Amino acid sequence: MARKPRQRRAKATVDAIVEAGFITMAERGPAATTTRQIADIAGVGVGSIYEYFENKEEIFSVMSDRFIADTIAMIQPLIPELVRKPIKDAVLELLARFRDFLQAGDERYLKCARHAMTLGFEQHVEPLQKTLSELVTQYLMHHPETLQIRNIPTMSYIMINGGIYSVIRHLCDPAPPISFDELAEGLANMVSHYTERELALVRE
Amino acid sequence: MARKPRQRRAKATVDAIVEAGFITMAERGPAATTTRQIADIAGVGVGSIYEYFENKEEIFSVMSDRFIADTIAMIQPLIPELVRKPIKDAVLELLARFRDFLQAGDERYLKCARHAMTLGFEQHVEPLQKTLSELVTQYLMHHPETLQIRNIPTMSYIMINGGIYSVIRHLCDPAPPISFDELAEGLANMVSHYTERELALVRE
Amino acid sequence: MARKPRQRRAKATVDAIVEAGFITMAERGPAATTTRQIADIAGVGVGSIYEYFENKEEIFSVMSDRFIADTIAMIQPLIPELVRKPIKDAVLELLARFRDFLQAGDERYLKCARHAMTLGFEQHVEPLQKTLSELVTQYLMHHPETLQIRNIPTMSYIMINGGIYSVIRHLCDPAPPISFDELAEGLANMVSHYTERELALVRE
Amino acid sequence: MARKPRQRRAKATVDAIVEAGFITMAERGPAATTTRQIADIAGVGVGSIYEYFENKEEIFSVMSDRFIADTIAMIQPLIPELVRKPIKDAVLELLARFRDFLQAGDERYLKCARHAMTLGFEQHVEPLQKTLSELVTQYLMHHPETLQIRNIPTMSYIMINGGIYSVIRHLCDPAPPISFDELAEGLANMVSHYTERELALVRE
DNA sequence: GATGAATGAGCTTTCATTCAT
DNA sequence: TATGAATGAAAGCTCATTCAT
Repeated sequence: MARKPRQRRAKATVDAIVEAGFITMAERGPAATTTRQIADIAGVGVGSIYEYFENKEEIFSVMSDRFIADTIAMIQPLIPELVRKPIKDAVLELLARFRDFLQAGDERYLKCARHAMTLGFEQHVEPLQKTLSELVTQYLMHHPETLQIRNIPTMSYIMINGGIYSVIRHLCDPAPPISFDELAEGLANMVSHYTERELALVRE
Repeated sequence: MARKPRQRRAKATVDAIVEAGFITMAERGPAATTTRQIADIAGVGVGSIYEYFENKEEIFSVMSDRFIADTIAMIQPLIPELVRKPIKDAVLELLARFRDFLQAGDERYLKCARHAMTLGFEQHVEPLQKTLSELVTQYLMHHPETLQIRNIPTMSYIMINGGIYSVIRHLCDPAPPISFDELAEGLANMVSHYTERELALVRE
Repeated sequence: MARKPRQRRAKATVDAIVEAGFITMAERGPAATTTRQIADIAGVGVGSIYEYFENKEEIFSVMSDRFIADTIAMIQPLIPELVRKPIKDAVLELLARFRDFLQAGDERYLKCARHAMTLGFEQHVEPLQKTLSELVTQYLMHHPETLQIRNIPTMSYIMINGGIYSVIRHLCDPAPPISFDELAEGLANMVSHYTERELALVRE
Repeated sequence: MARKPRQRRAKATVDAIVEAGFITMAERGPAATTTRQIADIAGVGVGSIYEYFENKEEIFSVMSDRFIADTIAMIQPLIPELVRKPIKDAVLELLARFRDFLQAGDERYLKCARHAMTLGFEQHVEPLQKTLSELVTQYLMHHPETLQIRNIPTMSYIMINGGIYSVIRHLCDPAPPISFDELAEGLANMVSHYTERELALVRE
């Protein structure tokens, strides 16, 4: 039944619904994110949701897509700048942007990220992985000496997943044992120390 | 109306319910973990659940407690052995044990861990944090030179959270881009490289 | 989530639910007056109840309000006529009307009145008290000599409460020891005798 | 299954259960009067209830019987004294005793009386009616002139039912518009005025 | 006889989804 | 196309009653 919106008005309605999905999720949590709530906040009738979405699930699916797309849109333009920085600065910059991104709009995306795994979010994450791979690749190409580092895919995997989760975990923690700056500094050091040590080992 | 079990039979019922909670959670996910499902799998009537648990929430709470307790029971006896190993070996050993632990019993704990954040699991994690802190502390005391590393709390935070999540993420991924051994090796290298580099810096 | 009915159809549904509440209460008593029963008799889905009522309690509340409102609507127009009659005739007339009112529609209101106390019905009775007070007041003003009676508030209280209950008790009794006419005559005599005696005492 | 208790110990258990029924009903209301509550307060196991009572219903039935029996036991010994008093004093005395009776023991009986109709209490009330009839009869025989009053059964019916209900209603009302003494005085006056007026009429 | 663990029918309530308007 | 009233399956939970111990 769900039809792809072809008209401008329809597109606006879809946007309003997805937007409302984010707002409800952020403000009241996933339990209160009912179709009624979404429709109310979107300012449309419940029935209209089903004009554009097969079911509630699909709204979350589109939200996940949008989350990923927005994350990519946030990172993509930073790449040229990041790849020119020293590794530690690049990581610090990226983490700061990521934090701002998660906290923007009433922590909308942070709240969503918490429930990401439950919401089957992983199925949407691939494009982001690709963008981050591109970032790593470009970085390596701008810093040819780093190409000697062994196991780059593995280390990327660890950095990306460990880093993302540590940040989310930290931002969600009402009483974190360390500050965000310490966390960021730590992660940046981790990366740069590892890189330096690795290069030193290779050089020997 | 929840009362403490006084008879042997009662204790068995409580265990069956918690056990059924894990099974249901692992097999069908948290959405399908209804009181009815739990009762059916436990082989008891729905009413029996409420003889021993105030409400459904409390089942999850007890499950979380048990998960944490089991994790601690797994780690605690390893400590004497781990603290005597070189850092890299210690990390590798710990990760291997952690993987086995998560995958035991039809991946019960792995499946639960995926939904940990959704289930408000964080409120139960403190004892585990303490155990891991103890592990770190004892390790440091057995390797006095490592005490010179700066920002140990921060690095512990990163290692523990980033490490745990990377492993869970990896084990959940049906088609991971790297093998578990590569992941473990990478994490171990990350820790040991960081340590070495840090000590080198301090020595300078 | 209870919302005010905006469409004509909605108003009909609300009415059907309240109507079904009365029917169920009258036919099966308060214990069997479940949301399911009400929905079935109203010919609507259970869910519809909660479109218009916050909870089951509120149905009883609205039923009480309607009962009181209907009683008032029955009494109010009688007042001009009643106040012009001799006291005994006035009481007889009122009692006859009250009986007819209670027995109308399959004794709906009589059956409900039986359970009035259990249902916390007292909280809704004030408007009726006011109407009856008005009746008494107007009666007194049309018969100035009666103003000399002492303790009018007390006697009103006794007459109203004792009278209402005696009638309900009588109508509920499958084998009453006296006829309704005897009861009515007795109550009317009670009032008129008391009045006469009181006036006689005052005159002395 | 329910067997009549033959032994002293069994009789004590039955008593404890009925007693607990009154306590629970008075303290927590009929909704909280579950078999569990009753058993807990009685200090017996839930199972024991079913040794002596067919079902929950029967407990209420026995409670009603006991309520009536106690009421009779309260009234019966007063009869010789009451029948010797002037009518007004007799009524005042009876009402005072009735109030004390209802309010004794944490208002146990008053609370029960409120729910009497719901609990099908009427089926147990006959012995009390008989006692009250006896009181009336004896009173009439001690005051032969009153035998000339017409419609004595009707007036008894009104006095008894109207009186009982007015008192219960008044004692239940958290903010009654008149004091209990005013109510009692009013009822007593009602009776005596009526009697006097009736006798005057007959004499004419 | 006494117990209380176990039961499960049945309660109130929610909410994704449908469909007449 | 847009609406929101209506739906009913299914949730969490209660409690009178049973029965093995």
